[in-house]
Amino acid sequence: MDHEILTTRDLGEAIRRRRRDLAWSQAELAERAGVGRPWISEVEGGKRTAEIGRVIAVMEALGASVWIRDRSHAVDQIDLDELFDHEDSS
Amino acid sequence: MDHEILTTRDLGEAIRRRRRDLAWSQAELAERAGVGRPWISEVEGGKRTAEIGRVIAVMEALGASVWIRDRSHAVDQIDLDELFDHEDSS
DNA sequence: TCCGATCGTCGCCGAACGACGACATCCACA
DNA sequence: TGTGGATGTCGTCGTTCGGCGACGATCGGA
Repeated sequence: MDHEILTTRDLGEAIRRRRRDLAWSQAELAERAGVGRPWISEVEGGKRTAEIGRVIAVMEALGASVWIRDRSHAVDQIDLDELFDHEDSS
Repeated sequence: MDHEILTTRDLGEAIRRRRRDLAWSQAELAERAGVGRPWISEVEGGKRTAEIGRVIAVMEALGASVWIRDRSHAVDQIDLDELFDHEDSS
């Protein structure tokens, strides 16, 4: 399944979900990813200052991966003027 | 387009590619994302200790988003014992 | 050829990271 | 009801982040 990450809270939830799917404890994930157990707890809670390298290591340990996707895939194939004309909400 | 991120170097390349597509300087991206300009330079170079919150802010500024995707969807349908028996490296 | 923008990198600094060990709480299960 | 695992959180400690200002190298256009 795919999960979009817009906040670190989303990231934490995705990690926790995946970890629970694998029926791993935080301690088990921490050991496999080479990080501290309390750190896993904080990241699952949405810690914003967690280092990206460790986060990627955790995803690797979980058998998941990170993807970067452009928002607005076909932006150059559609009529931008029309888009902006009809734009009406945040 | 989608880009898989397996290392921080992949992440840096994705950010740089996206930034250049938008024809932005590092300084412009830094200001939009609320981070320091040298920091952008380091992240594009693959800095592993960059804070995840700032990275997400940069993706947001670039109009891209981060996705988490399971690798091996059918992990519970294969023989885990065989997997571990043949485990031998790193 | 020269000037300006861009970029990689440095030193300084206050602030905060993350490992570790520990503690209290919560929950499933005997 | 009690016991052990799992989890959230704390304090300490050594390390390092990231902002800021600045410098030199590189590249493109006047």
